[in-house]
Amino acid sequence: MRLKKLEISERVVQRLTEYLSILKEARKQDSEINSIELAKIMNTTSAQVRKDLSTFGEFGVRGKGYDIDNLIEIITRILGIDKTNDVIIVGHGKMGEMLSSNLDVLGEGFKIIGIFDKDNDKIGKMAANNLVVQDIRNIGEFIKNMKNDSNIKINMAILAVVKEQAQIAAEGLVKNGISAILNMTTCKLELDKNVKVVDMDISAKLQELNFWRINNTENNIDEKI
Amino acid sequence: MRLKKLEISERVVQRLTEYLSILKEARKQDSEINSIELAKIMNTTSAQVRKDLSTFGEFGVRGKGYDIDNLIEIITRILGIDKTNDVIIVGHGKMGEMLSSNLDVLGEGFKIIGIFDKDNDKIGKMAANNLVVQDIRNIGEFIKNMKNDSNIKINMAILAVVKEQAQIAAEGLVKNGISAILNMTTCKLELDKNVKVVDMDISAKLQELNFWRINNTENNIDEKI
DNA sequence: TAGATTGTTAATCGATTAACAATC
DNA sequence: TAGATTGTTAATCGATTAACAATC
Repeated sequence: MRLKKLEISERVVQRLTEYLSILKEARKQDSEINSIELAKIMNTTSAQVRKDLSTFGEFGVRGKGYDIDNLIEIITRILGIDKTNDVIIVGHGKMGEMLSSNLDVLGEGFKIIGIFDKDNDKIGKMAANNLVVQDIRNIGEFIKNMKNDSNIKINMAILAVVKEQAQIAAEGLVKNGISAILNMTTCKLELDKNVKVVDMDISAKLQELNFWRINNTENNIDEKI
Repeated sequence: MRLKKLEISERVVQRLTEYLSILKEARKQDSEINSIELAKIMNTTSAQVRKDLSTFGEFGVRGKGYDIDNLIEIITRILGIDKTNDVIIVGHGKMGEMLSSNLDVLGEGFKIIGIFDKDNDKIGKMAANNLVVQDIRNIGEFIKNMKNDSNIKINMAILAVVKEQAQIAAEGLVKNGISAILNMTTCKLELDKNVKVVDMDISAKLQELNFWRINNTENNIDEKI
């Protein structure tokens, strides 16, 4: 696979995950797809589909379209989920529990290798995946041992603590070498710029939805005093 | 409050939810904030902050800035969460259970008034919030009764079924008058255009994060064969 | 009044799309 | 070869930002 050196926008990466999901669905029916069909499902233009994909290389066949299996493989590789990526979950409340026990929710390509909490009532308890909830205070040691014993370098975490603890917990993670955080809390994390944070704020999304629900008369907010 | 008639972009609404979250945090320290401070926390420019807010009216005081409490109240109203908005949850697996039992996760302004599943093992069971899991097949009746008995018009749902059921379940909801769906599944829903869907795909977000984690050397993917 | 910060206009930047030569 | 669809360029559109008059 040939990858171009290029500035890649967040938008393109977001759509890449959508293409992957659509292609996995489409593969049940067909073995090929073209940019027009893909665009229709994506609610966009075929030009955008082709441009997005061409960011990463030439994957199509002129006159025919794209081989679905091939495209799935390529996008899978671009997103780095052709291998298994190790993740730790921090916080074992309702959210952390759901994430660790619902196998489907993280999707393929990710493996939970540690679950942490600061609550003594939870530490030591058996969680899903044959994992025991560990003391968050031992996270540095855990990461170090993983590196030494198995040569596994952990740098990705899912943050699922209560929002009051989010900032301080995140800082602790960063101190211990975590550089990628999926933030499931409502807290806006303020961390070093080279730490990549992706926010997953359910309440914010619900607020968005509610805005559009209220202002759904196509076009939209009336002038009112 | 004066609301301007205007095309509002999804981006602006997204940021509105962020401003709200930041302002709620800031209110603990201060009673006023200006666009420069707000921009710094948001990682953007003061111009964007002022432009975003001015989409909805004139809320600042020249020479001073914005009153935090006032701005919170205004954004709260714009997002429609100054009142309580009724939501139903469809699917009472790990995800649905988490959503209905974790009070914080939906945030203020939303109330779960019904929980549904199609699984006979789950129907009739007591869930959180003193709600009993109802048969999804009775959802039409439930919505009709709510309308007749309490004049509550339900049109917002959180879809938390397994992805194989997502499309068919969503269609059922729409048939019964739901026009706003927070989609917690990985499935890309294909519904009538006037149904507003907001996707909340954890695995997709994790894929995104993983991409940036892998390609985090500031600038970024190398040319390679 | 002087200093500060808003709201808004105009300039810039980046993302989307139309169009088409390349090519299967 | 004729028909189709890609990959890419150039045009368009929309979003961000700089700059500044308005005004507290």
